[in-house]
Amino acid sequence: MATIYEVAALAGVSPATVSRVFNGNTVSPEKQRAVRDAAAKLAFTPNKTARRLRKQSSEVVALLIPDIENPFFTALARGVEDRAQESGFSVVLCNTDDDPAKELRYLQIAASEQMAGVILAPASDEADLGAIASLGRPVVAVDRTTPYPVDAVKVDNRAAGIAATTALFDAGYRRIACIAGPIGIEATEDRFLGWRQVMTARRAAVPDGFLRHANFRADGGHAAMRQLLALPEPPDAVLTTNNLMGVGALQAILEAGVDPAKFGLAVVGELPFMFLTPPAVVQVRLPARHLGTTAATMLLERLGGDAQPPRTIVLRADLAP
Amino acid sequence: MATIYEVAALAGVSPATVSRVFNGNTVSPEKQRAVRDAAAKLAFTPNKTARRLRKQSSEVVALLIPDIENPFFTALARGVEDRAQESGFSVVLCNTDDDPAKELRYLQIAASEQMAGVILAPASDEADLGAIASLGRPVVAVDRTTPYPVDAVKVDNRAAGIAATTALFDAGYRRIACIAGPIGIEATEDRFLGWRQVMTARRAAVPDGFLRHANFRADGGHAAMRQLLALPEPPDAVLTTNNLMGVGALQAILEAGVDPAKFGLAVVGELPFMFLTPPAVVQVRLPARHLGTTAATMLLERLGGDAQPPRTIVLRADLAP
DNA sequence: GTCCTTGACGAAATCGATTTCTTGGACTTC
DNA sequence: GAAGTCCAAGAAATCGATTTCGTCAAGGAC
Repeated sequence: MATIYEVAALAGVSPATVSRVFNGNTVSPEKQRAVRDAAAKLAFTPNKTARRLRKQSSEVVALLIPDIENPFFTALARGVEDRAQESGFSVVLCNTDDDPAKELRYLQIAASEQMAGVILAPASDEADLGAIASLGRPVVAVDRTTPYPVDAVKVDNRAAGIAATTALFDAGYRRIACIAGPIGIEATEDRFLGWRQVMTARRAAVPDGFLRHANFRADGGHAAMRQLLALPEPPDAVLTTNNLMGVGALQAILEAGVDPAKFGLAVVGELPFMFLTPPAVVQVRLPARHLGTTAATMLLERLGGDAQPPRTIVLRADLAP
Repeated sequence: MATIYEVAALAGVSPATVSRVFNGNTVSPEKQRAVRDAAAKLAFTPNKTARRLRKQSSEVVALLIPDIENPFFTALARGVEDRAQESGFSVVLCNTDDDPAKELRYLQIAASEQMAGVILAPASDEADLGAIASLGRPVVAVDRTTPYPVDAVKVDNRAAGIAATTALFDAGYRRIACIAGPIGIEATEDRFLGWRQVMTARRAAVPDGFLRHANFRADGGHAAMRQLLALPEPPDAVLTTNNLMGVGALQAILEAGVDPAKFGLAVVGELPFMFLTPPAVVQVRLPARHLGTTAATMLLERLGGDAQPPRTIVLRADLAP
């Protein structure tokens, strides 16, 4: 790897001039050419680490997501990546596993690696943004929010919960259970509140045990669904507050030999890769990729110097046709 | 962010001593304590960028995969990440989109960012490892191989193709088509060769048009399947050489109104999240996560100083029960 | 012709760690 | 007790870029 000094020597100029050529400063055309020729001859690539140390910033943004195996988050990641790429930023993807400790570790790495900014789908609502915030690096929360005053992009989760539950009602189901995510994650709580709101408004009974909290993965949904089906008076429909729990619930329904065409299932999110879906499944499509592009756009605006007070953008989720 | 100099001043020692404390060198117990106390008081975190510039290396490895939305690659990524994490390395995930230009760009970034090493699922068999190789950084190819003399981890793709095709034969199908990936990607070519080998060995006819090359995604599989079904004498079964093309093919089969229980489908890979699978679907499970952990282990060995000649590890793929 | 502005560009400082070199004291060894 | 060994720890060099500062020459104003 050639350095700026070798290029300077070959081109017969000072290192400062070489730097200026690559950073768009005023350099005479002849020297400019000499430098570019020398750089090409030596296959010079600027050392990003040195540049980062000096500039105290880089052109890399960190994206922290809770589960890289969840298609919702990979779609979101695509959105972030596409948008960042357009502006010459690279994205490094970090998998927090919904573990606040891992999350904190990655946040510290982002700080000590001089990353330009962070897009974060918080693993808990107490994500510690102290390190990043004190450096003045912009942070955008996505899908979930944090108590810190930072930009956020989310979906109207309560409306999504309401739409899904209402669709089950309209399809004739009355005994509707809910499999919600872990307590303390706002996104899923709002969806569950939407369910409760509809149940109350329609004066539907909510027997003991009809509300289950599970982890966000398929196995959580599976276990919760089995418990629901084992109740003395089981529900005739269920709402899951995310996609993977819906996958697990459907699996449990099929295993139990319940006719999936008769049992109502509503999912906030999409059952991934699922086109064999029984017609009775209601899905509320979340604009995953759009969440990503929007978050990236906000972050890039901040990096461009935008200093207005933190904004929260709320996107609508629509009932799948 | 406190620096090593501030810590040194507060502790009453030289910066060198602070560095030594954090790098396990010989420092007397008293100074050691003084430094640690000072560091704690200032919430000191070493600046990774400075350290990286000086050491010409970091504790970050790059993982380049062609499609972050493919569950096969996310499972692989999990494997890499888990293994790397154990050894204190971070993983940055880069999505090449099967685009050699993007791949090259990320390889250059990996080089100029002083990353410790690269795990690469090449987008084409001409991945240009020049920049990385000349720096002496270790590279491990995973899932696919490259012409460069680097470590590699792959599956026995031909055996997988043979197993899948044989299973279709054993189920009574005879007119078996193949939807293969893009030309020039070794992994999928070997699988297709396995298919051809079985067809030849069993003296089965391979009419014109029974071999299709498609892109690696669901839409590719979908389009290819439609063409197959539109043939004057369509096949009675099909093999797809990766998972997502299988998804697309199944979708096309269902849309065409063909009874999926009668039409044979074999997939090298797993149909993701699919447990409504018609019983006739044959899947050859690929050890995605294991590929990742193995590749990471090899890379870490190299980083640990292992200098034996490049190895290739071949993992078996098994017919799903 | 003199003074002032402007612009190109080199010298040197800077970012924050690691590492080499050096020094001075404690400890062995004969 | 002199000579040799060892070790903790400070001073200073180093990694490779960016950026400030200063110089010098060309061009413009009067």
